[in-house]
Amino acid sequence: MAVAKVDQSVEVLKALADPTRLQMIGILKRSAEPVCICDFTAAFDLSQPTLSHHMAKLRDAGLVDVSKAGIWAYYRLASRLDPKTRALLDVLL
Amino acid sequence: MAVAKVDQSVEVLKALADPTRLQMIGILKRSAEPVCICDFTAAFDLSQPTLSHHMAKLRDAGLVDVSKAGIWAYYRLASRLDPKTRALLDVLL
DNA sequence: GGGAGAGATTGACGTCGGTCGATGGAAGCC
DNA sequence: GGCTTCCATCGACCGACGTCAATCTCTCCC
Repeated sequence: MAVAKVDQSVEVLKALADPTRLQMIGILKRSAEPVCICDFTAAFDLSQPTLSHHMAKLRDAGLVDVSKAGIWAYYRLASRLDPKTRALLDVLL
Repeated sequence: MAVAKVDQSVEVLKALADPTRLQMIGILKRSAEPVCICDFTAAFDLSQPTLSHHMAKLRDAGLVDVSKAGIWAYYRLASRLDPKTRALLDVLL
């Protein structure tokens, strides 16, 4: 396998290899509606900066899309997911 | 999803979220024959203790089996893999 | 027994990652 | 303008991780 492929997979795997982030992705995958950060602060016993940090990691890995509406930031599973990544999420969640 | 399920998935994901380990698993998955550590030291530009350390991580995650024959330690993909984990590897590699 | 080779373990070092408090912006409301 | 709310960013702390050199264990062979 090419090194570039490995690095790309590793980036996604690292993004998912955290309990908080894996559950976040699970919530987003099951939710038909976009979810705002405030919903996560209610669901997890973590500070708002920490959750924002985790969401940024998921965003950097290309796993989630964000849309801002007024005060709120709505997150949802990325619409243009690599087929491999989508298959990965289907297996995991 | 139950927390235990999440933790179990995270353990496997963390084991795979490293370029060296992901390539190691790839080699083992493609190889019909068991592979000894000495083969990996030839394939990777890393020290023997480092590769042994990575293999231990894969072993702790239940991804590989080891059988010792004389001086050599032969590794192969675990025979009793959780279906979910096997599906994960099929997607990744 | 003694030497040699394969692999695991230990100890150390530098870096990365998760967490928090504090701060900084942007949008809405009075 | 001034205040409040939601979210992102910054700075710092601390534990976890990847790596190596050195050492240890075990096996084989002379």
